[in-house]
Amino acid sequence: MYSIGEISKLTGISAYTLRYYEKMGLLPNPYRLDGKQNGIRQYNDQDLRFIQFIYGLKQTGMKLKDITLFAEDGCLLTQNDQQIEDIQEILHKRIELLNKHVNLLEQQLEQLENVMTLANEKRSFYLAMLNDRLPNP
Amino acid sequence: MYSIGEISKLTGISAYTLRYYEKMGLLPNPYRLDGKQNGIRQYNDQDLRFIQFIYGLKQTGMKLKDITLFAEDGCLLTQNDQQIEDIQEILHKRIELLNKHVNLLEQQLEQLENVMTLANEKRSFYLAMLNDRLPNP
DNA sequence: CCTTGACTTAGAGTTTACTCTAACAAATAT
DNA sequence: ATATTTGTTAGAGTAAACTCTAAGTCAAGG
Repeated sequence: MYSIGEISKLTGISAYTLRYYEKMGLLPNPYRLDGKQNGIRQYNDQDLRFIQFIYGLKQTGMKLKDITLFAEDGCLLTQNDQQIEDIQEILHKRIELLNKHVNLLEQQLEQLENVMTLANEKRSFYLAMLNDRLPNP
Repeated sequence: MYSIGEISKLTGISAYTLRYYEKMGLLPNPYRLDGKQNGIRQYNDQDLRFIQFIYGLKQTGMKLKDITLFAEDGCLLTQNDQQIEDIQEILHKRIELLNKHVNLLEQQLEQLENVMTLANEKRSFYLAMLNDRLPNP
């Protein structure tokens, strides 16, 4: 079990931001110490992995507002047909959003490689300039 | 030769932003029509490529302030030893910044692949949930 | 002729995502 | 015992990067 401070250290997200994410609906309400309403937040390893997943989406350009779609737990035991449909809709939306994001990631990968090539070319160019000037013939 | 509007369409950067980048020192002052001080900006293919290079750096997370290091043209014909040293220093800084940025890009690549894996796993998980519920046994 | 797009400076407004403070309570660590 | 960490709400402040408006000029195209 981790406190908010430990999660902060483990993820590199400040405690402010973790509470902010929670308030914004990116992260589900964590369990509290002794089950008290305002008890200290207790995170387990699953929570940690989830936070890291969410943070990865954020770091790769997903908007906070979109990320909220993943926060509510869709794993409730269903009672009636309406609830089943609601959950199916949420799952559909999540899958679609992930598809869209993966497409984006693929574009980013391409661009990243492109920029890397250009950056390396530029560097070679600057290095050549440096070498042309250094020997001072 | 391209006008600012054409460059805007070709790069996807608004004319506002192009002028803003120029003012901020990310982009060198372009040639003007008829050499007039306030003439219309004229960009050639080399300018276009440079703008795309700069934009690539920006898109991959380099700060605008850092990018300014590339704007001043280091290719002036030198007059004295002091100028040679200045240019060498600029070239050194550019190379260092590019090295640093390429390292960042490598990290980003890794993270991107990591997030892509996680996103695909999550998607499979959601798909499985969807399939478990659909047949309704 | 008149719309469209270009130019200027200066500055205001917007968006996103934090980031922190106040002001106070309660629990934990050294 | 005292310092640190955690908790709350509400709201203010910050930073980066745009984004646009004002208010006026200039030049080319249909």
